[in-house]
Amino acid sequence: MTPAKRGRGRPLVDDKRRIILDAALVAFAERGYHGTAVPEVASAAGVGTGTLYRYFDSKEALVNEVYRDAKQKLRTALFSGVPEVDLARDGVAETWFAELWRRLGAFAKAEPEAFRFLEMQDHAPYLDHKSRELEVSVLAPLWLAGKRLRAHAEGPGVDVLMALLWGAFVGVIKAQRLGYLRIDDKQLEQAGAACWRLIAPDLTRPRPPRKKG
Amino acid sequence: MTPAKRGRGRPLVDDKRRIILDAALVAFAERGYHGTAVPEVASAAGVGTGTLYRYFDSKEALVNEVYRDAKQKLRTALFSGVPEVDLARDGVAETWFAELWRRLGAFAKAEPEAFRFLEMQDHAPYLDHKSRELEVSVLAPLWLAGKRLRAHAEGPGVDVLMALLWGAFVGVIKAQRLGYLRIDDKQLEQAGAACWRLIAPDLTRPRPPRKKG
Amino acid sequence: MTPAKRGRGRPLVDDKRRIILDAALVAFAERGYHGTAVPEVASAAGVGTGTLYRYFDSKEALVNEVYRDAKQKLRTALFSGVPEVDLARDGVAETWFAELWRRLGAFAKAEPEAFRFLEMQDHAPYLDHKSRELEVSVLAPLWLAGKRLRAHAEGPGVDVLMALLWGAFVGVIKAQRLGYLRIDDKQLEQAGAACWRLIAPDLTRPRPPRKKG
Amino acid sequence: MTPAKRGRGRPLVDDKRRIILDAALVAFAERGYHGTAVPEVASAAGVGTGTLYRYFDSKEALVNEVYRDAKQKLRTALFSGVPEVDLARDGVAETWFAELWRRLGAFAKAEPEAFRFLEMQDHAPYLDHKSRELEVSVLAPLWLAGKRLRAHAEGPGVDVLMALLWGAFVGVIKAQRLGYLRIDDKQLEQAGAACWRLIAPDLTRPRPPRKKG
DNA sequence: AATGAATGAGACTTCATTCAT
DNA sequence: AATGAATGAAGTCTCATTCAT
Repeated sequence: MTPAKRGRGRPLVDDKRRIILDAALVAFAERGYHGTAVPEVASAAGVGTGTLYRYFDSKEALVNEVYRDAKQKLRTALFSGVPEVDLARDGVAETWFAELWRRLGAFAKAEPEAFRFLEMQDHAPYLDHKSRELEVSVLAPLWLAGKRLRAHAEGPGVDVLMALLWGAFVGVIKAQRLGYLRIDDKQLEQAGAACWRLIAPDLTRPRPPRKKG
Repeated sequence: MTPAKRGRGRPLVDDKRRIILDAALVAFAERGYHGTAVPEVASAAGVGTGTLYRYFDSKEALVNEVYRDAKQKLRTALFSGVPEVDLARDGVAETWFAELWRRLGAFAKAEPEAFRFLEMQDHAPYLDHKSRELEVSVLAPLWLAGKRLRAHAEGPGVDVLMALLWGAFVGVIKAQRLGYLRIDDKQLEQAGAACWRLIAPDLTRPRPPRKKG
Repeated sequence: MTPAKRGRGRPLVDDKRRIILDAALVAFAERGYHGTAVPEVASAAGVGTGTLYRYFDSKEALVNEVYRDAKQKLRTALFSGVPEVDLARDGVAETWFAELWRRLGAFAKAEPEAFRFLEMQDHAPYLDHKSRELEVSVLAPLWLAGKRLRAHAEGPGVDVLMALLWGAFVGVIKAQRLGYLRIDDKQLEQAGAACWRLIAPDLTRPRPPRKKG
Repeated sequence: MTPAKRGRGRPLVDDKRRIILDAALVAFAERGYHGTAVPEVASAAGVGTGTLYRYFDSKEALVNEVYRDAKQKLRTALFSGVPEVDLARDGVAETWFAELWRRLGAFAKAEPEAFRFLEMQDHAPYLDHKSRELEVSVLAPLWLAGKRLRAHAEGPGVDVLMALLWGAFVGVIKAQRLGYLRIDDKQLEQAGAACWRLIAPDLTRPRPPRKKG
């Protein structure tokens, strides 16, 4: 249907489909789905409006592909090459979490529009079945890891913790984008460490007591 | 100019301005600014389209007033009647935070649309100066309190912590709305307690050690 | 849904719905459904494009209503006030047919666009169920009369005869429209008489033999 | 200019022009001129869109050639190999008419799309001069024959009769296509005989009286 | 010679806003 | 003061035609 599927050796530079997806991501991330006109996207991609419709059946199809593309990128950024570890072993979980947090930070930095777009409220009205399946497939591994990690712990459940942590991360990125905040990698790591205490106070390695005044 | 600002004692029942604001909030929260048609709002408010324009100059003016209205509600919910306390005194800060968290929860429950609307991405393109000022005025007291609380603490700065906490709370509410989560008041309080550790691990009162299996 | 339904006494002159239907009939009759742009119709009706859409949900809905309107007019023109007659009695059938033919002619003269539009090929692709039902309801009485008339006659069946007669009439009107023909009421009546022989040669009253030159 | 007009003996198999004409006829007959997209035609013909434009200057040029092609086919089907006869001689005219009617029927059966396309309303807007001339050239011989046949007859004029007869035939074919009718060759011949009475009641050979039930 | 990707004018439709009632 | 019919600019999408390959 769509004219994607290039033969080997064809230059990627000229892949209109890719160019349009990227332009659409930027536009949707900035102004939202309803706030973005299709010709704007086409124009930003440097193609005619009609051309866009050669690659995507409709605006809705486009936003779904943009969504899936961004979600895929996130999934890759988070999980690609992560070794299977035994979270039960002492100290492993904390390192694992730190790595995840670091990867999230790297993703938000490398693909700010994708991150922003994914965090927009309510894609629901236009997401199709395929997109929704992908959504779940990204969350599932995190949830499973969380379950393993906190199987017998007290305190809030895994879902609540995940929501808190994810939200916390989003909060930092959003605050930064809105100019309330400027944060470097070091500080982001510290923030991650603080969040770790949120997950697993009882698993945290003891810190030396704060020195008095 | 507009027939707003009724004097004291005027019955609120007939206050079209109020009714329109409420209907607009619901619509904007559900479908976003660009996804909402003005006649929809008017119709939901039970008034004619023309009438709406007697109370608000334009769609943009309307959304700005909706924004300010929601932000005011939030401010009231958070700060109204909170006694000035000396956060430096032992244990006061934790209680103060718990109260704030509780109030946030109550607000999100009582005014779900307002909360959702405020958390939508990018009001920026249509917010006017007045709205932006209000934005700051809600954040400022929190920031000051944070500063006082963590003046000499190590770890992430106040702005980062605020972003983390706010984000964490938003994350829980959003996850709940999207159906990933179901949480009651008790659990929300627990989540708040977990978040407190995020702010001030060194200030947290020691908990009894976890009981062995 | 549509704002039709005027109260009693409201001037019909200003009935936009009516005006739009008439303008659409003319346009569709002249250029066909696909050859007519909605703004053309609106403009011909003297209203804005948006206004047309207040009265009709879509171009397809419009053409369906135009179709039904024209079909109704035809039905009224053909059958309204026709007394029930006993077609079996001698000479009645011929008179009845002549009357029908005369009415058809009057309709084609009074409502040339409606006639032309109805005779366009293939409304089928856009006609909805309601329109198709109406279609049948106009044909049915003719078919029944034909059945009664020719119950025991030899020669072509009723359906074939109806198609021949209807086609013959259409042929004359079309030839006239295309300029191949100019025909007055008297000649049209003669043509009807000729067609009567097509139906019922065996029922035709004998004519005096042609006088030799 | 265009690669049309191949010389004698050139294999027709590869004649793209012919293939495109045929595909266009089918498409135009089914969906009309405005309802048919050029790439659809090209695709149905199994050629690229650009290729079509090597053979035809524009959509309008294409439809004109399709029209002329169909009209030629009709002319050939009607007149090719018809011997000159003296219509004035007794019984010849009826036979001649029956033959014409039979040929029409054969044409409508062999080339249903051509027949249907030719009968569509209003080619006028896009027909060029050349096409219009052809139109006349098909009608003229019929008209002349009619004139000769009914030179001194009373009743409707030749043009009216021709319109009636042509219309009657079209009516049968159209009714059949729309599913109102199913007719075989025998019945079509009967219909033709009935139509003959329409032309020339005074010339019709007497039939045996109807047998009583 | 053949192709089909690319294009922008123009199609259908919506919606913020106005204004006569 | 209130209404909702009216509007045209702007949005989504199609298609006749061109042109680089």
